[in-house]
Amino acid sequence: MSTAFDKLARPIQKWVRAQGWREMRDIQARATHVLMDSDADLIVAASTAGGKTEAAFLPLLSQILDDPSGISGFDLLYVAPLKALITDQARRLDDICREAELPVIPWHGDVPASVKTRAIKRPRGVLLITPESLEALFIRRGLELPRLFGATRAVILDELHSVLDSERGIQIRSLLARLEQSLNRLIRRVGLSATLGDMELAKAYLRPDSPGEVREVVAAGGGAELQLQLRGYVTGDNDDEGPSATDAIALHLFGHLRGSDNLVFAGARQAVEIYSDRLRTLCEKERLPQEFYPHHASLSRDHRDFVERRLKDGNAPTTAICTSTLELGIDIGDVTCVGQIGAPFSVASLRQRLGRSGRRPGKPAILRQYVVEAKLTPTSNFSDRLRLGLVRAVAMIELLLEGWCEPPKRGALHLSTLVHQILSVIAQRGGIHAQQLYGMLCQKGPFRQVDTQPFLDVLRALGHPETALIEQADDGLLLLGAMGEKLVEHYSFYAVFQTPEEYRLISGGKELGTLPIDNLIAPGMLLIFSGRRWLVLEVHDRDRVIMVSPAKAGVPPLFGGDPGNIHDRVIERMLDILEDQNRPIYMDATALELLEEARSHYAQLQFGPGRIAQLGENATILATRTGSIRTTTLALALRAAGFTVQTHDGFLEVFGKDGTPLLIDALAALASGEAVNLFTHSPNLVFEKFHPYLTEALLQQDAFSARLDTAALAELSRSILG
DNA sequence: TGATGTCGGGCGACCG
Repeated sequence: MSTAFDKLARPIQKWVRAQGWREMRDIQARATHVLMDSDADLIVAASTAGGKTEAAFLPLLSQILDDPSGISGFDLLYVAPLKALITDQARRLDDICREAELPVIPWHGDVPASVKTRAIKRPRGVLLITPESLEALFIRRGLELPRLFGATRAVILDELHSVLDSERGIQIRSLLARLEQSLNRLIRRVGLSATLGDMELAKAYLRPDSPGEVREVVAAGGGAELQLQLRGYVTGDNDDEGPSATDAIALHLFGHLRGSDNLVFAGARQAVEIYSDRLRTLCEKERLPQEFYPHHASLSRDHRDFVERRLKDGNAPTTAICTSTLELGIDIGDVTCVGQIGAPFSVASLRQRLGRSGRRPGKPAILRQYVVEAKLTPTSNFSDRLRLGLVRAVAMIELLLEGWCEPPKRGALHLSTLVHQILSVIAQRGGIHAQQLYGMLCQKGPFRQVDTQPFLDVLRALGHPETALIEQADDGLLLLGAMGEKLVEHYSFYAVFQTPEEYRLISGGKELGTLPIDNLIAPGMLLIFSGRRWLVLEVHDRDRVIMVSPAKAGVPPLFGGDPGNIHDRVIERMLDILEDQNRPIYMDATALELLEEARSHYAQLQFGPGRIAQLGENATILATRTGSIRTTTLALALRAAGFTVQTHDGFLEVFGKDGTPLLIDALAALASGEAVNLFTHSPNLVFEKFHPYLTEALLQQDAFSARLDTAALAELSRSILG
């Protein structure tokens, strides 16, 4: 059998030799065999910097060189969710493609129009594009798609794991399905991904019609040794001497991370600001050069570029205190250690974060997990007593060590994104019949969960005279309505996700970043932002601008954010941890003490064979043993029955009122499958960009499909009753 | 209500 290297085209072999590689990496060799010997779709899963890009491109480019199509159009299409990733990859591919004399065209909002015009005139080579820019191509050049993509051999989807479950993932899949339909043929799909929670689901996402035929190349696991510590801290110790929990963590970070490159994930932007401020102050006090910098999405591009460059250069030691901004595949080089403050929200993201460290041979990956718990008082809530943050951190670490991570959820209707794609198709083609549209998006596209009836309901909602997004001509053709035209015309249409309104923060003519408008800001106020302290000078509401100047003190602003979902498996593990007696060796003394406290309080609750515990006179605790979706569903059902309910990780705290039935009776009714209206208290159902155009009934269906699980309600109630 | 975050963009007018 010939080796993978032998299979590559001459110019590509030449490039490989020029790299001085002794041999191709295992995943590259395996991907080469699959891609050169078959026309199967493929998923390549490996950690960041695992050589995935080359694994896909070396063989795909070889095929193009060995067998030029002679047809017009881009030879390869690469779709990535970040502009920075496209810029990075364009640079790497440029090098390979120079040898092959194929153009590489990065295409996103910051790419000059001249580059785009040239590429459109004579489309060939590799097109690297964001989903939004691809959407714009469909809308603005819908009729030219065959000319632009007639020659396209394959589409490479980078960071597949990050879009599997999301609005943007559905958008990408819809665009690809539409492209294939307009070309009247399939285009091979190659997904590049970090470790996946469920390969079979990922295959179904990549190629819904034949997931069984999608091949996979997965990097051998293991690799770096993992060094792990979980440190516990108690806050609210005002009477005691010594630093607060925040200061203590900042001190520990300062002492252990100084002098090397590190990432510290603080969970929320406000926390990033607080820790950056503390660490900056520590550097100043010790008269040491600054090496701790904040990094999150509200900070200016300039500042973020500066931090990323410092990390990548490796010249001066740099620690970024960050949110998930530094989680995805932008290349920032290897870091010594990854810090995580507070329990993460998913094992998948914890794994992705950890993958940033220990990439050099012989170097361990280091995770420093910090958890802050409240100081207990006689009136402390049971959730504080159960130390749910700490227990969640332990559960996540154990699941990480076992190699598990969350699979994507399936079955969501994605009605907001459906609205977007309906408008996009109509704009692309000028008009379309309802039946054809349904076939395109729901039968052949990604909206397969949407039946004819809800689809017609969506069309009706969009065609309602007050909405006027679409209208129907006499011959039945669907056209854009007045509002629809306006919406699609503006560049804000291309993204499928919602963006909040923000102020721009300016100091001395330089933009520091943005603040959500729901912060109440007035002149004279003090702010912490970008890790520094500011005095608010002027607020211009109309232009959404805040002018500031440096100050000596400040408070961190509020940033928004929607809570995400914790997976069932994580909650199950949390309960197991509360019920067993293991003392993980990676926990420090305080963390172990907190864990013992949690266990003894859990034992005191005396859950019986069922999972009900009485707390005081009228509060009842239910252990749901399920994640956010099912726990929230049960909470809504009990609220509908008149109870006051607070939700926690895997627990509900239920209070009866005059006139409410016995909780046991209410649970028994649910267990018997009795119907319940979860929306009696009309909770907010508008979460996504195009939700405001839908009816209440459609919004409820969308919520049922993605955020709630009514089917599990009866079984969950039964198991709680025991 | 107990709680995060991230991501994207076309065109034409104007100026040198």
